[in-house]
Amino acid sequence: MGTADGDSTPVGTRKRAARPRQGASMADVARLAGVSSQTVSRVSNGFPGVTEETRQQVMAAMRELGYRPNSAARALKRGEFRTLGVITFSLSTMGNIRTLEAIATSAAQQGYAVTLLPVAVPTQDEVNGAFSRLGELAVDAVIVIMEIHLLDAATVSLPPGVQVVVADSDAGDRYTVVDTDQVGGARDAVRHLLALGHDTVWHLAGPEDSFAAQRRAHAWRTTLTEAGRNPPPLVRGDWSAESGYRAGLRLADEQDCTAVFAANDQMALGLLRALHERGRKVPDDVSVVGFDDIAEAASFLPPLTTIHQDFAEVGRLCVEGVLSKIRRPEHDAPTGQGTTLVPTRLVLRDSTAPPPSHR
Amino acid sequence: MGTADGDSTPVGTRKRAARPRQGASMADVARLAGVSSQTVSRVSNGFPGVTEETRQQVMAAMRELGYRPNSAARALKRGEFRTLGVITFSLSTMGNIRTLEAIATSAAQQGYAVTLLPVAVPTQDEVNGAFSRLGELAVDAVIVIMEIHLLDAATVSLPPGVQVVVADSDAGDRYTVVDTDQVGGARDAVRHLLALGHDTVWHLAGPEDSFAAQRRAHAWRTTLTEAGRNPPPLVRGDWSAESGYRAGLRLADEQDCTAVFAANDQMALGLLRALHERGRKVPDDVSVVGFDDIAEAASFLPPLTTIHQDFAEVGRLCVEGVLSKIRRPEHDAPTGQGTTLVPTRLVLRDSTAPPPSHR
DNA sequence: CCAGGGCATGTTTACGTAAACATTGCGAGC
DNA sequence: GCTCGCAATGTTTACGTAAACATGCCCTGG
Repeated sequence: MGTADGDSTPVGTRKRAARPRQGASMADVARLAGVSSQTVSRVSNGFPGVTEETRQQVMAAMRELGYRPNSAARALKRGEFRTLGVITFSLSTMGNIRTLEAIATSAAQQGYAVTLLPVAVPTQDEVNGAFSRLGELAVDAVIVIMEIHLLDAATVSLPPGVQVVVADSDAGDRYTVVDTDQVGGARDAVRHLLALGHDTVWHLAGPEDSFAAQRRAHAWRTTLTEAGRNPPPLVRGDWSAESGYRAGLRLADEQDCTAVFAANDQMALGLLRALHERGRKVPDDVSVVGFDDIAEAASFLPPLTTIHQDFAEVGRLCVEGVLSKIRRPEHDAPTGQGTTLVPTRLVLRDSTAPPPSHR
Repeated sequence: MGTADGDSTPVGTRKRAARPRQGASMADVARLAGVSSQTVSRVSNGFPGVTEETRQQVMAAMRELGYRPNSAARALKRGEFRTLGVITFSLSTMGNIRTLEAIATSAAQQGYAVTLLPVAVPTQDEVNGAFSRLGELAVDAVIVIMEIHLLDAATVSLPPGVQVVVADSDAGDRYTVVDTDQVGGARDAVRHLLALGHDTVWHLAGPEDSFAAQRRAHAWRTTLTEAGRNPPPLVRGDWSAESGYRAGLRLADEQDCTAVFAANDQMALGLLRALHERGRKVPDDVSVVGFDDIAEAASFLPPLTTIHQDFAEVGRLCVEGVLSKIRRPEHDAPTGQGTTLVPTRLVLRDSTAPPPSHR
């Protein structure tokens, strides 16, 4: 070296022209402030051992250059991204959205960002794709909001060393799971209707391939049987209000149907419409209980009695769970397991009443 | 050096024990496959100039070690994160959610991940906080889904060099904005009701501090005036079904009110309930038009005529806009501006009919 | 009055990757 | 038969940060 003329400054500027990269680096700030880059680092991270005067100088230099730390370099050095990945299906269901929101909020409080991995179509291929993309993603851990059966075959491609918590699913034997207490909620709904004097309770279930729907339906059946009642035939919907409407048209013709437990509020909404159209009054002729307690449920016609889910708590626990996994290096050996249940709450409104025979 | 005994292998393992870092690095793969790390890099990125045989060996080594590329190092080297940041308020409104979903999907198609920056409370402080956190975030560009007035004072802390697209707002003079054609939608709603024969149209508006609400209200007033009608007093809600209900109780007492344009579907839902309770039939006595076309709107009592918003398109355009900004280095000089409007569509259902006087 | 102990700051190095440049080896053309 | 050229692979280096270690200085205590 030394043959060419330039030797001190041009190095930093030569190639920089080709790529007008976003910002100033620590070295730039250090140069302007007349300190070493390490001092800039200390200021940037709020470490002690820096004079107030020096700190001010560095801060001024940062402002002048519009310095923002390069998080790639930071992550590379620290070995963590401070980011959580969330894999979810299209955000079509209110529950997923509310859970996601709670996750994002909790994560932010812990200084973590949340990266979304949407899976457009819930096919096995898509899920696998998401998981392999995840492999290259800058995340420290993953929260999956997804029915477990779609997760199964994807397990293989789950990179080792990536901690996972699953929400809204079962399979607590293989993953750490956080979920609403589906069984308790369904039981409360059915018992409430029985306590009002109804002989039995019909069930408008969610789609067959949903474990949440399965568990609600199962708890409905069990609760009835335990109470010595005969479970009527199960009516199947697909979570949508439209499917609730179609089911409702059928239920309206069942003259001995005085109480319906709908597996979610949307289907309950459609059900209410169908019953109204067929002239069956709610709650005078038929009582209806929903599940979820979406914001609009209080404004249905009539306001819907429903099972409140605490999505915020589910989200919070997901974050807590996944972070504790990260922080304990090898505390829980394989993947960690166990299910944490979040309790539900029966919200009484105007869609339930004693059956006609009791008045 | 050379004084201590170990010199070749222990280097890689010594400190590693303290931090059981997640995975194997390129060097590890290279060692196992008996090639250089550069060759591993070539395989990893699908570059040419590698024998099929070598490629297979490397792939095998990758699988064996469970290698996943370190995206921090990759981002550091490449100078980009392939990630978009999305700043949004609590995901309470359906519109934001659907937009976010579309953004995530579009971004994924372009090979970009999406990082969520939730702002819990829409105060100026919180927004500023989000923007400064954003400064340290691993994102190449930002999409803001937010009312613009909250963005104003935050501008200062927006790091230079970070491209921004704003959805669901105005201020196309300062930012690149993608938004639903609020004016066109509101006009269509009002004109539809006038065409049915109503003398005038009442408006159940959204909160005062929402520009979307403002524009819908303004367009409502303008359309009425242009048609030579007298705009009735404006009724104010807050987007919630509950506020729609309260407003509806008041509107039900206005005997000359035969047509209402609600600024969103949730408020329309509450309105329907209030009108029903007061014995005013929809659409026979009062016609109602909503805005948004949420999934449940078709299941309201009666099914709601409403203005459909194409949130998917809004999201798609946001991603497209922000990516084109990134890719054109300094094509659009300052911040870029201009508003892209996404058209709406009137969806006819059963909540509108000619006024009683016409039958 | 000088040694020793902090404290403020500087220097070196490594994180994992990929661009740029360097080096092999082998086949074709003269 | 020898060289030129290209294809396959290896080596060096830099990206921006922060831990670990090194330095210099001032102040205190014997």
